[in-house]
Amino acid sequence: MNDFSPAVMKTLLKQAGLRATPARIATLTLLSQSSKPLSHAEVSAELKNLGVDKTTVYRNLNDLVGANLLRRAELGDHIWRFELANHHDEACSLHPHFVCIDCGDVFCIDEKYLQARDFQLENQNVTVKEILVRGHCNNC
Amino acid sequence: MNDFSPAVMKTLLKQAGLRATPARIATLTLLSQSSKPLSHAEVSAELKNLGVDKTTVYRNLNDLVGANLLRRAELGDHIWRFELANHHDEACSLHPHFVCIDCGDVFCIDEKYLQARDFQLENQNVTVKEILVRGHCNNC
DNA sequence: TATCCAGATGCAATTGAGTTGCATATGGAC
DNA sequence: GTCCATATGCAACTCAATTGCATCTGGATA
Repeated sequence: MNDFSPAVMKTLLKQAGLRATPARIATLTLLSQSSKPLSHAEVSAELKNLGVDKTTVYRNLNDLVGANLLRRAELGDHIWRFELANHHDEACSLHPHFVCIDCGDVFCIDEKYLQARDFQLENQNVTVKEILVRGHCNNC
Repeated sequence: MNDFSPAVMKTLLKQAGLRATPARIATLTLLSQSSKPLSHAEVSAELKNLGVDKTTVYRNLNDLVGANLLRRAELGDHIWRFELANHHDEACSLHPHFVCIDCGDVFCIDEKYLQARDFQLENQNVTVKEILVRGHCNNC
C-alpha cells in the first residue's frame, strides 16, 4: 500500500469535505501502512492506544467509505474489511474485479474473460454497475 | 430451479447420511421451488407455520451445506443465502448472482449470460467461488 | 487570536445474525 | 415394538454493527 504523510491525509480529508481529526488521520495512516485490508476490530484495537472509541472507528470507517477514501471488502467471513481506495480504481470501475477470499487482494479482470455489459433477467433489462468475482488467488 | 418430490428429497438426505426429518424435507422443498437463494430468516419464516424452530433451520441449513445438498452464498450484505446444489450438473452449480443495489433483492443469473468457470489472471489460474453482479433491477 | 457551531466523539444501550448448551423427542436400524 | 444416535425446541449467549444523546472540537469567521 501507499504510505502517505499525515499532511497528505489531512488534505485528502478536507478535499472530501470531512474534518481532519486525529482519529481519522490515524485511521488513514494505519490503513496506508497495512499490506492487507483491516477489520473494524483490528483498526479499533490499534487506535485504542490513542484513546479512540470503537464507535468512532466504526463511524469513521463508514464515513471514509462514503467519501471514497476507503473501500469496504467482504472476503467471505462476514466481517467488513477496509483498505485505502486507489484512485486508479475509478478509471477501471467498469470491468470485473477479482477479490481473493484469503488475502483480500484485489485484481482487475480483463473483459475478454467476463463481459460487463447489461443483460436480461427474467425478460427485463437490468443495469450492471459492478461485477465481482471471489475465489482463491495463486498466492493463497 | 428444480422441483423435486418429498420422496426424492428423502432419498437425497439418506444418501448424504442425514435423517429425513420433516424440517429437512420442508427446507429442501422450499429451496427447490425458489427462483432465488433464500436467507436463514426467509426459510425460518416459511417453516414457522410447520412449527419448526429457527435454531433448527439454522442447524439444518448448515448441515445440508456440509452434506453438499445446499450451497451457501455471501452476496455482499452479510447475510448467508442458500440454494440447492445441483449434483447432476456440477458445472452449473456455480452460477452468478445478481444483487440489486437499491432494494437488495437477489436473483440467479443464467450461465448463458456469464460464464462462472475458473479463468486466468496474470497468466495464472485462479479458483472461482462466487460471481456477483451488482446493479439496479427493474423494480427500482 | 478569540468566538462559535456544525460536525465529530465517547459512552451506553440496542439491534440482529448466528451459535451453543441442554433436556426432550424421534427417525430408522434391529 | 425397542432402543439409541441423531435431531429438535427453547433459552441464553456471542459478537459485529448501529443508534441516541450529551459533550467536545476543528476550522471558518470576525
